[in-house]
Amino acid sequence: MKSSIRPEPSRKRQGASSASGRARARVTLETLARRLDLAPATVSRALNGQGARYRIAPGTVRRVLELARKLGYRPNPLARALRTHTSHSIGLVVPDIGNPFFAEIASSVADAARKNGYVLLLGDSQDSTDLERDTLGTMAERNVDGLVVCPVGLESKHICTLARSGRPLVLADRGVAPNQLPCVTADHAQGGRLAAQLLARLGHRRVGIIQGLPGTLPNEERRQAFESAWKQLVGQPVAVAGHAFSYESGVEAAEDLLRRFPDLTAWFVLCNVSARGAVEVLRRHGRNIPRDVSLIVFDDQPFSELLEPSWTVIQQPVRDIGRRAAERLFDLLRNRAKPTPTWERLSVRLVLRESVAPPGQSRIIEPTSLGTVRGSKAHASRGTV
Amino acid sequence: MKSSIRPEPSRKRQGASSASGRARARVTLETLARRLDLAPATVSRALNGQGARYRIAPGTVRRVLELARKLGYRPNPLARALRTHTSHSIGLVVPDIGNPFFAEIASSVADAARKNGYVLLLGDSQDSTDLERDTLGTMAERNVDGLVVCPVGLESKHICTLARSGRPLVLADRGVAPNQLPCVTADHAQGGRLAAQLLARLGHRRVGIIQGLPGTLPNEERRQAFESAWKQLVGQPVAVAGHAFSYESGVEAAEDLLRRFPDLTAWFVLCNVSARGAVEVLRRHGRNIPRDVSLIVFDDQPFSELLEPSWTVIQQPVRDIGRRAAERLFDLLRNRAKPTPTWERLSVRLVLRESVAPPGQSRIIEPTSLGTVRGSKAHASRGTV
DNA sequence: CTGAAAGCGCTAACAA
DNA sequence: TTGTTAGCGCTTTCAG
Repeated sequence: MKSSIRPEPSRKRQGASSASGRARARVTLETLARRLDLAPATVSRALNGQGARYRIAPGTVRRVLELARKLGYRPNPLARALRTHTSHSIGLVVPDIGNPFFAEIASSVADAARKNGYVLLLGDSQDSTDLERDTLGTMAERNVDGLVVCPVGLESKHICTLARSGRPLVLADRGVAPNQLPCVTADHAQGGRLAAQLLARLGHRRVGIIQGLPGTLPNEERRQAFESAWKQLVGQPVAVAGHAFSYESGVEAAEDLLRRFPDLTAWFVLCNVSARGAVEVLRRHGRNIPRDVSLIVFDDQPFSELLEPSWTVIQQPVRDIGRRAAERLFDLLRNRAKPTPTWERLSVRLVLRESVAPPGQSRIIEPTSLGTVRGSKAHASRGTV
Repeated sequence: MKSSIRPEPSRKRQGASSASGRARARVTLETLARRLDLAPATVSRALNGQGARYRIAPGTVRRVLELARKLGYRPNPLARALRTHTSHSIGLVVPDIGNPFFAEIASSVADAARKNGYVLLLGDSQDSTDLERDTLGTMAERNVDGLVVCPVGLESKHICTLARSGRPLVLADRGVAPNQLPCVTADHAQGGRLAAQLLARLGHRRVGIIQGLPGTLPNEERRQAFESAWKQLVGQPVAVAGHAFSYESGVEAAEDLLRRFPDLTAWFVLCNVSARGAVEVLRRHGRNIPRDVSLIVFDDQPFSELLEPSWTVIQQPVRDIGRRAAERLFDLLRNRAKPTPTWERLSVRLVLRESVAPPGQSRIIEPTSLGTVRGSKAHASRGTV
C-alpha cells in the first residue's frame, strides 16, 4: 500500500515560491505526485510512456496524464538534461549566418530540429577558426546532443576532437581534411568540370578563376576540377585571383585579373558574393558581359536571372544539403550507430543564362547541350536562395 | 579545521565513469574540491569571484583557480541553470531565417549574444502564429533568460503573456498591437512618406501598392503613410494588391494590378522579395521600368543596384535593428529594470536609383533633392544584406 | 574563513 | 504494480 499522506517537502532554506512574483508556482513532477498521492517516480514513468514496461495500472497512467494536462505540466528540460545527459538540443555552427547560403542551411536544419522535438543552438563563427573553436566548446559544454557544422575549413583538429569525444557531428558544405567525419556537400568537382566544358565548347582559351577562401574544400575542389578539365580540354593554364568568400575579395580579384591578364575572355567565379564585386568592377571598366568577358558563377541566388545579363551559374541544392545533414544527424542520434564517415555528394546543375557566349560575341547562337538547364524559374518563395 | 580525508562519493548506483568510454571523466566542482581538500562550496565561491564577499583566504582562491585552469574545469551550465534559474541563453524567433533580412538580424543578435557570453537558441516560425507560439513556449521552458522576437505580427496574446510572466523580451521589426512591449523597428511611416513624395514630385498621379502581409505593423505603417501622404499631395486613391511577404504574392499582386489598374504609372512594393516577383511579371508583359511603371521597393538588398534598371529603394538599417534589439535585451538582463515599453524607431533612407522616372519617361532628367541618397555603394562585405 | 547540507526537477536502480 | 532512495553538478543558506 501507499502511504496516504505525503509530507510537504521542506521549504525551509530555499525561499522561493510566491516571493519573487514569477507568476504562479511552476507545476513539477512533485506537484502531480502529491495531488495524486503517488511517488514522483511513478508519475515520471507514466508520463514517459513507461507505463507498459513497469506495468503501471492503466487507470493510474490515465489519472496522471489527465492531471498533467489539466495543470499544464511541462517537464523541465534542464533537470532532465542534467539527469540523463541528453538535452534534446542540437547545435548549428556556420561561418556567416548573414550569407544567404548558410541562412538557407539554417532554415532547413531549424525545420528538422523542430520536427524532431529538438531546439537549435546557433553559432556564427564569422569565418574565424578561433571563434569556431570557442563556439563548439560552448555548445559541447551545453550538452548539445549533436552538431551540424559548416566549418571554416582551414583547421580541423578541434572538430575531430569534438567528434571523437563521442558527440554525433555532421559536416555540411565545407568538409575537413582527414575525411573521417560524415559530411554532406555539393559535388564541387562536377561543378568545376561543367564550367570548364561549357567554356571550352564555346571556344574560350584564356580564362581565369576568381576564387574564395583558398584551402577550403569547396574552393579547392572547384578550382582543381576546373583546372584539370581545362588542361585536358584546352591545354592552357588558368589564371587565379581572390582570397575569400567575400564581396571585397571579388572586387580585388577582378581588378587583379584585369590588370595582370587583360586578355582573358571568361571568368569562373567560385562564389556568388564575390561575383557581385567582380561584376561591378567589369562595369566600371566598361567591359561588356559576355562580349568581353563571359561569366560563370558558383551558386545560384534569386536575383541571378533578373540581372542584366542574367548569370550562368552552377546551382547547388542548398536546401537539400541542410536537410540531409540534419537527417543524418538525427539518424545518429536515434540509432547511436557508429557514425559512418560517408561523404554524401549532392549533384549540382549548370544553369545556362546570358552571361556566357563565345569569345567576342554577345550571345550564344545555338544552345549547347551539356546536360545543362536552360535558365529560368529555379527560385521562388519567401526570398530564400 | 577541515577534515583531511574526504570520502569518495558513493558510486554504487550510477554506473558511470569509464564504462561508457566517453573520454575521461568530466572534471566537476567535486573533483577540484577533493583534490584541494576543500568543500565544493568553497571552490564554487572562489571560482565565482565571491572570494572577497566570503573572505576566503587569497591563497585558497589562487590554488582553486590554478587547479581549475590546470584541469580545464568548465562549470556545467545545465546544473547551474537548474539551480539558479538563469541559463545564460537567449532566444531569437524570426518568421523566416532564410529571408536575408532576418538572417541579418540573426547575425547581429548572434554576435551580441556571444560577446555577452550567452548562447543563442534560434526558432523559425515560418510566418505561422501557431508555430511561433510553440517555439516561444519551448524556449520559455528551456529557461532562456530573455528573447528577441520578430513576431509574425497578426496575434500577440501569447507574446504578451510571455512578457508579463517576467521574462525580458524585445520585439524587432514587427511590433504587436498593444504597444506595451519594447520594440526596435524602422520608421516605416517615414519610408511610406518618402516614397509618396518622390513619386508625387515626379508627376505621377495613378499609383499602386504591392503590399506584404496585411495586418502586420510594417505593412500597415508603410501603406497608410503612403496613402495619406498621397492623398494630401495628389488627392488620388491608391490601388492595393498583395497578401504576403513572399515571391508568390509579388507575382500575383503584379498580375492583379496590371489587370485591374493597367493605367498605373508607378508601384510602391512593400517587400523586396515580392518585388522580385513583380519585376518578373512586368518583364513578361513587356512593360518597361521606369518608362511604363516606376518602381520603389521597401528594403534594400545587395543586388538592388546591380539590376537593370537598378532599384530605387527605401533602405532600412537592418543590422542596427538587430543590434539595438539585442542591446536593449541585455540591458534588461543586466539591470533587471522594468522594461520600458519604448518603441525605438530607426530612420530609413530613400536611395534613388534608376527604377523611377516621370511617367512615360525612361530616366530622371534633373536629380530631385528630397533628402535622398543618390544610389551607390551601400552594401559590401560577405554577402550580407 | 570554511564546511555541511539542502535542494533545483528529474530519472534510474533497487526494493518491495 | 508502486515506492524509496540516490544523485546529475551546482549554489546557497545556515552554522560554525
